Amino acid sequence: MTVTIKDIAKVAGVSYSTVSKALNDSPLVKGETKKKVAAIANEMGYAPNFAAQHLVSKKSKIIGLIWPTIERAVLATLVTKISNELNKTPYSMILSVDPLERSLETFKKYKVDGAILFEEDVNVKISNFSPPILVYGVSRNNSSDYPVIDPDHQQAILKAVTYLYKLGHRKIAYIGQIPQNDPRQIAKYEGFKKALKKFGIEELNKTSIINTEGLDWYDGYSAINKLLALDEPVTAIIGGSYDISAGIVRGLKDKQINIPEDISVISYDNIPQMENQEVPLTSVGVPVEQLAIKIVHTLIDLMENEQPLPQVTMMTPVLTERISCAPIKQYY
Amino acid sequence: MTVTIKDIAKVAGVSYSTVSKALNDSPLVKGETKKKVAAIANEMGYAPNFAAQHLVSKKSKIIGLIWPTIERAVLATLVTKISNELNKTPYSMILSVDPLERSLETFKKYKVDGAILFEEDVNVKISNFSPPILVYGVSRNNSSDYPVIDPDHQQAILKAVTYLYKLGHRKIAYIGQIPQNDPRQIAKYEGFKKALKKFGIEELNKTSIINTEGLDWYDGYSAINKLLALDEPVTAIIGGSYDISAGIVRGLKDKQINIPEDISVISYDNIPQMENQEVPLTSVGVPVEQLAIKIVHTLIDLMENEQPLPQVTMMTPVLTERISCAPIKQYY
DNA sequence: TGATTGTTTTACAACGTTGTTATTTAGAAG
DNA sequence: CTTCTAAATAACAACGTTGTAAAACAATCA
Repeated sequence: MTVTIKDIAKVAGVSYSTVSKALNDSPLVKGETKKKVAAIANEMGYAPNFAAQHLVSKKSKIIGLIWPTIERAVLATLVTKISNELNKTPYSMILSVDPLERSLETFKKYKVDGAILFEEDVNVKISNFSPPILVYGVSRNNSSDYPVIDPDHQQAILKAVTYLYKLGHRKIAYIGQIPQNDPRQIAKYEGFKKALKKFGIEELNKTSIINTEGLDWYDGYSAINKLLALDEPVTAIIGGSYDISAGIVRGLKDKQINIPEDISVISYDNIPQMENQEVPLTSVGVPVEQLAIKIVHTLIDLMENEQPLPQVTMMTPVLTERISCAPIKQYY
Repeated sequence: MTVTIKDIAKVAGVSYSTVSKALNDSPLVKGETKKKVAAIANEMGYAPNFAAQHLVSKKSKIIGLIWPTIERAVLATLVTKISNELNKTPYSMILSVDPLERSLETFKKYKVDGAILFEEDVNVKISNFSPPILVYGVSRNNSSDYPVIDPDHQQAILKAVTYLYKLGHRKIAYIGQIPQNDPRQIAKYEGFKKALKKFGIEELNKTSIINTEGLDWYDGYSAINKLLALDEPVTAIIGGSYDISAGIVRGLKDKQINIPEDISVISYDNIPQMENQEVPLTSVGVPVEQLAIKIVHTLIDLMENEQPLPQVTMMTPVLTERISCAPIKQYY
């Protein structure tokens, strides 16, 4: 037997509509009454009935999340954090693992108030779905048909290169996947090239960009062989993703190359798991917690205040120092 | 403006309560009327209002899933499949990534009708939570305080060994994690030892059990070195998990050992991704789809028909042949 | 024909909440 | 003391659905 506002009303000796207003902090009830009602509600363990609220308010307080088919540690972590963040709000989340169109069908059935979409291609066309949609991905030319949260891959890589440069590194490799159609990977790759140009160390690094052709652990691992086969040895490596960097660490270890004494390593993706690598990895990227908070609150904003224009939000990546980078020796 | 049963009633020229009954296939309305109403509802794009249904029925039609903190491919896939399966039912799912107690708090707030718990330790104590809970894990002595779905790890490994034995293999290695406190891993390990005993090949294999101490790709990869260092060469390997087996495949490849010509490999975990390995892996285990179906429908059963006793359901693992195993040469 | 029964339909309360309108109360002004 | 006003509270419809009780209709029987 769950307690309702009517139960509270009886105990408090007021009408149930007063209880409703009191609990919603309405200016129509006396402060004193509010306090009394709140106390009683708390004591009785009152929890509002979402169904009733939904019925009258026309708001479901549910948001839909379209989960990408490929499971990667980073995205799983992001989903986790988003879920955590949502728990602090009145909203809850339903997950859909179906393709976009089917997902939206499901969301319509459940009358979600909004949706989050993890999508590489920001320029998807969505028809016949009215609640606000927030996409997490790369914005093209800082514009998009939908509001976008963009973790600014380019700037992240730039920060990594800057950091290494300041430590004295001039020969820096980039190990990552460089496919034709994944704007995220392309952004990182472009970021790397731009950074080299900025610091004027472009020429030295012509060959030390290694396309792993995959995003898995082993892709990073085997890239080390290719790297060592190059004529120009390198003093630092930027790994394009968590998994790739994990492979890099293993690969270097197997070759008896020490991190950071012999070579510095820095990884894209700023997730807590970086700490748990055999060598805790210095990494760049927007911390997932921050990303999750931004995503959740931007969507809530969108749902509650009818924003006029689709907005692109660039997030600022941060560099988290751990112990996988060291200054170049001859500089000291 | 969404359509309600009242809208349908007007068009159909009947009362809205008749519409409600017709749509619920009640015996109280004429077949003819049912058809007419159904047709109109369909045409008007009617979708029931869950909030209203929940309010009157006291059922939320939501189930809670407690997501384990560690993200592994297999569990992610299982969650995915469960979500898919749930989509075919009137139920939807909310995810919680919090620890057990907090998860249950959340679930109470949302008035879930039931919960699924991925848990190593089946003998958790849960207080103050009334909806049925289904746990996915290893049953101890075929009994538990809660209904359990158990994928029968032991039998799975037995099937793997039997299969290899019939192909003529006598020297079989097991590469897996063997921790003190994870019943799942222990069950597989025990299964392997029992199988050897059954086939009388126990003695030969004393040394060819390799504890990877981890469940990651690299753990399987590096286990290959240890395996090759053994005096007794082996003709077949059983990998204890998807990730470990993926590492095994890479490890063998790096040593120029061909699968299945030089060595046969079979993996625990029956997920579709096995197909996408460099060598599509023959694998044993309850197929995730089946697992998902069983989990979902057992829980629904539990929720809808108040089962009397907590029941342990052992699932039968199947062996899916792909191309990573071959008969021993000298037998042919 | 009217009573009796069974079938089909309708009316309506209920679920727990919010928002609007009506009522009560208290204090100020005349 | 009324009368008026503002503040506080109460009453009640509404949200969309289900289930129960009541009504309408049709067919059967005496």
